[in-house]
Amino acid sequence: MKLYNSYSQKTEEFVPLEENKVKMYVCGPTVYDSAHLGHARCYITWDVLYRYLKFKGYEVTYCRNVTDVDDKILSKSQKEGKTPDEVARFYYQAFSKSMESLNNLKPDIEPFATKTLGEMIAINKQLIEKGHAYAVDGDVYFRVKSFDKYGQLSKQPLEALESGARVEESDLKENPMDFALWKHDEKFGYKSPWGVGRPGWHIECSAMSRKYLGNTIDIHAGGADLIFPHHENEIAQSECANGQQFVKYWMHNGFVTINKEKMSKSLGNFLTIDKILENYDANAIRFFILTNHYRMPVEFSDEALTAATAGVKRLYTAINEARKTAKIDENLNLNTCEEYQEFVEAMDEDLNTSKTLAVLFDLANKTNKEQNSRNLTLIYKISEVLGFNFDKVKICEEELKEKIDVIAKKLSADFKNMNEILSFRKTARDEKNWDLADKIRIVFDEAGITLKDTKDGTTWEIK
RNA sequence: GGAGGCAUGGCCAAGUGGUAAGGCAGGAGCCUGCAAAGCUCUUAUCCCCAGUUCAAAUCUGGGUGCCUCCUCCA
Repeated sequence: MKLYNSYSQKTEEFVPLEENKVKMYVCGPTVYDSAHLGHARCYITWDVLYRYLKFKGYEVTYCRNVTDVDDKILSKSQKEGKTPDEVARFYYQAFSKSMESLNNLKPDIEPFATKTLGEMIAINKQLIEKGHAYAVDGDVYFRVKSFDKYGQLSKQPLEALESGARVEESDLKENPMDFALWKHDEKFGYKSPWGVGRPGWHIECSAMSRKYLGNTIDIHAGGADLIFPHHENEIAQSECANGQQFVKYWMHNGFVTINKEKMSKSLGNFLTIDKILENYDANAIRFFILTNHYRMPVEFSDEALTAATAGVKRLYTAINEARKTAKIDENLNLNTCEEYQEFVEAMDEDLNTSKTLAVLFDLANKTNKEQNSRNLTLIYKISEVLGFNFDKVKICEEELKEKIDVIAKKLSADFKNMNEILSFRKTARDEKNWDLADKIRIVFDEAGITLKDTKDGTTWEIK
């Protein structure tokens, strides 16, 4: 399997540190606001990687942190008159719910920054001892000049960074490029050898990664906007503290754009996941994300989501229809199937999900032509590895009852259930009363249910 | 100013040397009482210019346009 490594800027053969085991760390959210489509893209992408690695038989440990100590959480808490902890907890729950709605698997470990303070302090101490960091007036800064590999991930020449110097000016720093590992904060801080304070943003990932996965890990992933300074700084901290390589494969996903611009909080041009889920289903969002290669930008539009919805529906229909006559065969040897091989080949090429969708459509076509167990199993299993959820969406009883009531009312009749209406319509059709049959179908349509007349009778489905 | 990336049919998008996957939308046909779904068929020479090569969307050079990072950001 080949993966693109941002560090080397090359697509490399993936060889885990320990045979058959993968340690992956993904930069998680700062929980101060609702997650938006950009987050959806990021976490869907890495969810697919996680699923695929597991599917390939690796024993994967997926760690995704939660940043629950941060300036934005503090300002939000002050604005809302809540404690920072309340704010963090609220948005963490909202985030988890969004992830679940998107059908993202839960990471194996989801550590909180505030629960890893001891480890952060330990790293700071090590860095100070080794001369890579210094404490001033309750702050601790990383001495960038002490790490000669600094800038290698982001390919930023040091001089360029220095002259760019949009970094915060501070009299306390030896060099404007130095970044905070610990910040003095009497009000919201935690105890430390340097006084009461809060951790810098970057140190938490170094700490959590080391604590839960070890000094060197296989994969570290996140949005491309984290390359600098976040990941660059993580490398500096971790490698200086541990004296060994921090990450073997750095992976970064591209942005979601809207009107060709990056969707982001600061630009205010974002759509929250929950908002989008009001109009489109989770499979459609995933499909939309997976049509593009994960490193490319993906432009949001209603047209794109609508197209994705149509594509998903085609796959769903094929599976759903096939399930009526065929069964999923857990014992099918996937390796002997050429479609499966195509799928693996595509995924092995740095997660070419776009190609895997073509495999799915090919299978949908085959399944529609021949609804056998083999075709059904293949399309279902591959969909599952990509994280689609094509299990029959069960409409709840009450909802269906409501719809039936609406339909009955419109038809001025007293139908109790679906069968009564359908047999009523069947009678109309048998009598070739097409006007009535069509009218009933229109009423169903208005209620959000599609009626399909097939050779074997009429079927219905929620739109 | 420095660093990185992108440009493929109406829209989205694969494809890194041998003559363009797939989806959506559109068109034609089959099926159907009509629809829906499905099936079949159907629309490109790859931003521009120059070069390398028997052969380039794919390599090189030069343009043009767009995006991202260098500040919090997935």
